[in-house]
Formats: sequence, structure tokens, C-alpha cells
Amino acid sequence: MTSKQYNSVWFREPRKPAGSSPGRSREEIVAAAMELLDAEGLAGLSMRKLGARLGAGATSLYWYVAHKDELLELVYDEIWGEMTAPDPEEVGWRNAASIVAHSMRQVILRHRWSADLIGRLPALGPNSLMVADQTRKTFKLAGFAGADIDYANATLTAFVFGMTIPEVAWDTAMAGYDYDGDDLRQTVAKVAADYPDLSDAISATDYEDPRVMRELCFDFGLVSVLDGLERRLVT
Amino acid sequence: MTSKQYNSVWFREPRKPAGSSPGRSREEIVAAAMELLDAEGLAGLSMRKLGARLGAGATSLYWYVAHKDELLELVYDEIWGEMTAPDPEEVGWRNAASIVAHSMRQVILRHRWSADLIGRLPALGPNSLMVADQTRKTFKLAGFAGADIDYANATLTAFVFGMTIPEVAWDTAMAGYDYDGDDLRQTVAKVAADYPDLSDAISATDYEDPRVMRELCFDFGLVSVLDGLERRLVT
DNA sequence: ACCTGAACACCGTTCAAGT
DNA sequence: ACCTGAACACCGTTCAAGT
Repeated sequence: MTSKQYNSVWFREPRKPAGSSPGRSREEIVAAAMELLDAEGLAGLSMRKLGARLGAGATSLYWYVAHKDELLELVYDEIWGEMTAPDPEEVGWRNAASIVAHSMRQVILRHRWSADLIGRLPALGPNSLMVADQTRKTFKLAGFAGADIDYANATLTAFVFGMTIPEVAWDTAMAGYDYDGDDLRQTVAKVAADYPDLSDAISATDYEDPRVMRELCFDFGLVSVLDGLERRLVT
Repeated sequence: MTSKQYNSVWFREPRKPAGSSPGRSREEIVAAAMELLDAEGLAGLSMRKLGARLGAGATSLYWYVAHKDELLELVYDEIWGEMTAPDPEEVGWRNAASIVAHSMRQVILRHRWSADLIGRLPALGPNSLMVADQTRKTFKLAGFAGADIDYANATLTAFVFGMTIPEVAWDTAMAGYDYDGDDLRQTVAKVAADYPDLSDAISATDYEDPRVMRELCFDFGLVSVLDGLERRLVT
């Protein structure tokens, strides 16, 4: 029964106040890591490769970061920094919620490796907090009170993440497929042969571009979730 | 531009028809893998350790499975096998949806390693398909038609997964905390100091058991999602 | 048909030593 | 204060060889 405390990068000061002269800074390291991640995915990020990209020895990073997970926490927060969370006072709570939802999705689709980090890492960085604060404001303005503010907030982000993460997985699974994926669909239909209803549905989606279908699916779900939340407000 | 086809374990026959005499079978391997996963988590499952547990050489597994990902596909489908998807004809579509949602959540909380697999692996095993077929039936019975059936289906599971995966992450992050986590909450509040609203909310949840709070949050979100979906039906 | 062992190309992380 | 190199304890996977 070890009683080790949980530790996040955000719980301690960076070793470099980000403005000194020699050596590297967190910013450089994070930027290089993002480049590597965007180019090669999560599996492509190793401490050695990142060190090499920075023109440094493989293990020099350990002076700036306690371990790889801390590095991941840092790049994870960058993701949150790319999200647009508009002021609900200006656009109304429903619009604000819609916009942030679409924005979250877009960011994940842009940085596909982030899908693997979401829900694995705690989101305690400054950017995450900024977004969380803004969405909280959004649901407060909508009329929620007390814990319901957080519940509504959690419901929306759960939907967005739950919808988007598998999208990324499917995309990467089908990467390298030249055709529109007809033979894949056929194979899947064969596996589902025991369930006539299911396999009918699979073949039926034949003619649609998967990207527009997912877009439609996301919109359908989003308005449903927002309607459902709105329903909590009428008392 | 390599045009490698996507391949799932489920797209090819197992090497053993599961009833022969010598050697191991997929069933044994999967069962042992599940034990290892439940005991040590995803990081604790290595081909070498699994081989050892089966009293075999480290690399003997490669005769039954093409690579580790295939093994993961197999154990992943076991997860789906533990879910309860009741017949909507008997309990009504809303009940059926509620029950399957809670069941999904419970299964994930029971096998925490599955949280890392969801959305990373395609769900094409027999158990996944059975659940998918049943939930499709549920939304069909509710009155959805065409693509909307799948959209509603996707919305519900997105919510459940998006809600539950982070739950697991928080739990494992705080594993080893003896106290009720007061000091953690304090630390988090300090990090969020710039956002008075947010940090107030964090301290306000003080007295509650996180487990019951999550339960409440899940229920709140679930009825919201179901209400929202139901709203799509009135035309 | 099934399993082994050695080997390859990687990992994250530690740590004494350098400047 | 910052970085290096060697070393440790792991990985997944391949493959020739055994029975």
C-alpha cells in the first residue's frame, strides 16, 4: 500500500522562468514535440528522437521534465490552447456551446494523436483551465446552478470526446485505403452477417462520403445533447 | 503511398477451431490476458509476461496471433461480452437505452484498462456486434429511421464513453491517495487560482464523495441525452 | 503442427561524470 | 546550471531451428 501522491507538471514550477539565456526552454521542447507528434503520431514521439530533433543528447530532456508523462501533459495543454471558446454573453449560451463543441472536434481531428491523450491525462494546464472556465460560464449563463453547471459541462464534453475519438481511430485504421473503402465495408458486412439488420445498415451507407456522414452524425448528436440540457432548465 | 489493407483479427479465421487437443487455444490466451490486465493494467500486459503466465516461451503466442494488437482486439471484445443490452421490446426503448448505458459504464469501471482501448481499436468482434445490433434495434423501436438510427446510437455511446473514460483516468491518477483527496483538491484549486469561478466550484464539491458525485453526473447527462434524442422524434 | 532461443531494433529512465 | 554516455531493465517482433 504505497501512498504516493499524484503529481502533475502543473503542480510545480518549471525549472526555467522561460526567459533566461543558456539551455533550452519548455517552450522549445514542447514545440518540437508537437511537430514530431503531428508528423509521426504518438508512437513516433520518443525521448531519444525528440532529443535528436533538438540537437541534443537523448537524455538531456530529463533536466526540464521529470518523465515522459510530464512532457505529454505539456503538449496536451497546447491542444486546449487551440480551442475557441467564445464569450457566451456575446453569442448566447447555445451558440457558445455549439462553437466550442465543433472547435474541440476540429482540434482533435487536426492533431490526431491527442485522441489518445484525452481521458488518459488530467487536464490541469492553463489552457485547459481557461476553456473549462469559459464553458462553465456558458452553462451558468444558460441558467444552470450549483453542481448542475458542472454536470452540463461534463455532458457536453463527454459527447464531443466520445464522438470524436473513435472518428480518429477509424481514420487511422483505414489509412492506406485507396478506394472509397467499399471492400472494407463489404468485409465488415460479412463479419456482421449474423445480424441482418446491422449489415443492411452498413451496406446502406454505401454511397455517402464518410466525412460528411460523420459531420451529420455529430450535428445530430450535438443538437440532441443541447436540447436535452435545455430541457433541464424548464422547471 | 503504401496501400496496405486494414486487417482485423475478425477478418480471418483463428488457427485453432477451438476444440482440438494439443497446444493452446485463443480462449486460454484471452482468459490469461484478461487476468493479467485486470491485475496489472494495460502497461502490465506484455507478450513475454503473458507467455510466462501460460507456462510457455515468450514468443509462442505469435503462432496464435499475428501481433499484440490482435490480442488486444480479442480481449476488447470480451469487454463487450460483459455488457447487458436488454430487449427493448420487453422493457421499452428508454429503459433499454438506460440499462445498456449504465452497463457499459460499469464494465469499463470494472476493467479499467478497457478505457484505453475504447476508441483506439475497432469494435468488430462478435460481442461488439451483438450489442450494436441490440442498441440499433432499441432506437429503431423508439421511432428513428434510416441514418438517424445510427446517429442516435452513436450519440448515446459517445456520451457513455466520453463520460466514463475520464472517470477511470482520475481514479488511477489519485490511486494511492489515502485521505479523501482534500489536499489534491486544494492543489488543484491553487492551480486554478486565476479563475475564481472555477476554483470556487472545485472547493465547493468538498464534502461529497467523488463516487456518488460521478454517479449523479452520469445520470444527469444520461437523462439529458435521452430527452434530447426523444425530442428528435416529435415532428 | 506447435514451440523455443537467440537476436534485432527499439524503448524510458538513472546516474556518475563532464563542462 | 546544463548536458553527455554508458548502462539497466525492459519492450514487440522475426526467424531459423527444434520436436
